[in-house]
Amino acid sequence: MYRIGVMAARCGLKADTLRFYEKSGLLVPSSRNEAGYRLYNAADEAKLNFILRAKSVGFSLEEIAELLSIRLESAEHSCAEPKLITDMKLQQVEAKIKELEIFRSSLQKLSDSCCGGSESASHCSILEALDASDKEALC
Amino acid sequence: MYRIGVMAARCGLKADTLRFYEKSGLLVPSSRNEAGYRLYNAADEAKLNFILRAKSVGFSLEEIAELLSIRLESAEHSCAEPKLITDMKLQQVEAKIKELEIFRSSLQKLSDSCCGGSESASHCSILEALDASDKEALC
DNA sequence: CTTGACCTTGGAGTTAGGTCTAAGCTTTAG
DNA sequence: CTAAAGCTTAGACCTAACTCCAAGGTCAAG
Ligand SMILES: [Zn+2]
Ligand SMILES: [Zn+2]
Ligand SMILES: [Zn+2]
Ligand SMILES: [Zn+2]
Repeated sequence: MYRIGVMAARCGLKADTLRFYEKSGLLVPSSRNEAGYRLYNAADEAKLNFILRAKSVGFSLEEIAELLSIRLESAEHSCAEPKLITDMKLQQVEAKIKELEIFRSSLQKLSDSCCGGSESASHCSILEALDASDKEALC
Repeated sequence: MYRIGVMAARCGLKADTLRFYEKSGLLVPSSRNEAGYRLYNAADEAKLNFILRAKSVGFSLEEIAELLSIRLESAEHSCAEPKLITDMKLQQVEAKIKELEIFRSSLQKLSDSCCGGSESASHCSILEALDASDKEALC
């Protein structure tokens, strides 16, 4: 049974973060001592590791809460549910990547067009491209 | 000279957004009428289009403010400045893409491993992978 | 016994980019 | 003339995931 500071240190988090996870319904420590201190056991630590692994693949805390509730009563849920959550997240991530790839290619084009020298920016092609009424230039 | 609603409609924004841009120092309309109504002229609209183009390549409002201040007094700035801002943004975007690509491949692996069927989730390989003390499984 | 580290709570603050509300003018259409 | 639409302001609210603070209780070491 670890107190919050030890538990946090073991997992590389701050105590505040564990309190925040508790308030969010993600991880309620299994017990308290007489003084009201939170006490975390091995199962709590396993659950926290689940949370951290889920975070590391990009799930939001809300999605993790869903996954945890499925895990808790897995017999009453089907395989389709975690898969759906995963596939929806995958789609979001892919959409975001596509958006950022467009940013990247536009930025690369802007950067390439600019000499980057020390002379006046009054002819800078980055500023000109952003000013252009001709929208072709950016995409 | 357009009032705020017309200006917003012309650019596909809400009036609130224009007020927000003004409060942020991005776009202060060139005049007001006797009643205190904001009046935007063609130069204001050009500036707003600069802002929108800069947004469309991924610049934050803060970065756009910098670019605008360079644009305003371009003679006193060098080409190196817009290029530096652009290259820093490019690096941020590339870092974010890399992070999301790791998410994507992990999520794809999770999704592929799960049957997605209607039977019980108690053997679901997504939940198992997130539970695994073996960290290899996720990356 | 006291000092300092650790814990409790509720609640506020952070970032970014808006979005909305309320109370009260102004303008415009019928 | 009147009603509706549009404008003004200050300031609150939104998301996400924390992060920090204050005031006070607990606990271990010296
Ligand atoms: Zn140049
Ligand atoms: Zn340049
Ligand atoms: Zn299955
Ligand atoms: Zn499954």
